[in-house]
Amino acid sequence: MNDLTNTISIGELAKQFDVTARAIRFYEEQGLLHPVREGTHRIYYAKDTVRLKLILRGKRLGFSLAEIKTLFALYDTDPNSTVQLETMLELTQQKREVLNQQLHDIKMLLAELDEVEARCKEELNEFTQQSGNSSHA
Amino acid sequence: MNDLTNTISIGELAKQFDVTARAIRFYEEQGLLHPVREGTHRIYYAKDTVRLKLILRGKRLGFSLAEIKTLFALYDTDPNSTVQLETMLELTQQKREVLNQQLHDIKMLLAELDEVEARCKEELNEFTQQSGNSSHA
DNA sequence: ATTTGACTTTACGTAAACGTAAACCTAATG
DNA sequence: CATTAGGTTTACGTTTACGTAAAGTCAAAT
Repeated sequence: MNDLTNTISIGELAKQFDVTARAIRFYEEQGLLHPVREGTHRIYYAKDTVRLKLILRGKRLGFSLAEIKTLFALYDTDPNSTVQLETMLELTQQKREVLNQQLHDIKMLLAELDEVEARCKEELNEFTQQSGNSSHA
Repeated sequence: MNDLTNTISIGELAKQFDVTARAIRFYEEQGLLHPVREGTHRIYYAKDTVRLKLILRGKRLGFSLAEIKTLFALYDTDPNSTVQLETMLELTQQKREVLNQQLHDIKMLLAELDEVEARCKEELNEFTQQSGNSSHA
């Protein structure tokens, strides 16, 4: 309707990120999104879509919505006191450790997948060499 | 008691990996572990601890226990039919994509943490340069 | 003999992250 | 004007991954 603005509705946002509108409302309920109201309807700006992108990224990494919220607090904090700043640095350090652990885990899993794949391909080679038998249960 | 064997009890296993015995029993209930029984008690061999390590690693990566179970199926499948092997290869490929997505996510997050940290340190420098004011809210 | 400690099963409780249904409003469209 | 498409709130349901009693078994130590 108001096509001159760069705002979108909840349905459009949902479609853009392949999540349900329910999920988006839930994120708002948990304090992760703060859309403006146009009458009764929610309208979303570019900054909101950035937020949603960050939420989904966090989720893919196994963070809870609560954790994601504290990560947002990191971003949003108006850095006025040195105490806050130092707290922030501690938090970033903690997150860094978690992420590095995940990096390690991923590398291990990828290595294991390599092994499985290699095993599979060997077996398949034996099959195709010995018999022209193609695959049917 | 039987200290000549390399088996351990559920309590020892729990302590080793810093999880509860309840969790371990639950993993068994879900078909992820298959300890031998000595009378009524569960006893765990080295292969079981390897399994548990894999379970926890999977969990850290945000996989559900059900997904971990199918990953185990990958390992355990007796590779007799080419169909099974090809299915396995497809699954490893899927997992690979997920893991690569996570790798990307982690790198993005780490980069964002870098920014936050840099911002913090700048602010802290301003404080310490301009005033001897140490930190109190 | 009894207490202690570690184990067992059964079963109900819980937090997180939504799904789903009900019942409503409201703007655009045939 | 009635319908359809999208939005709203409220509220209860669901799945996952365990937590937390309750009540019993069994071996070892006091």
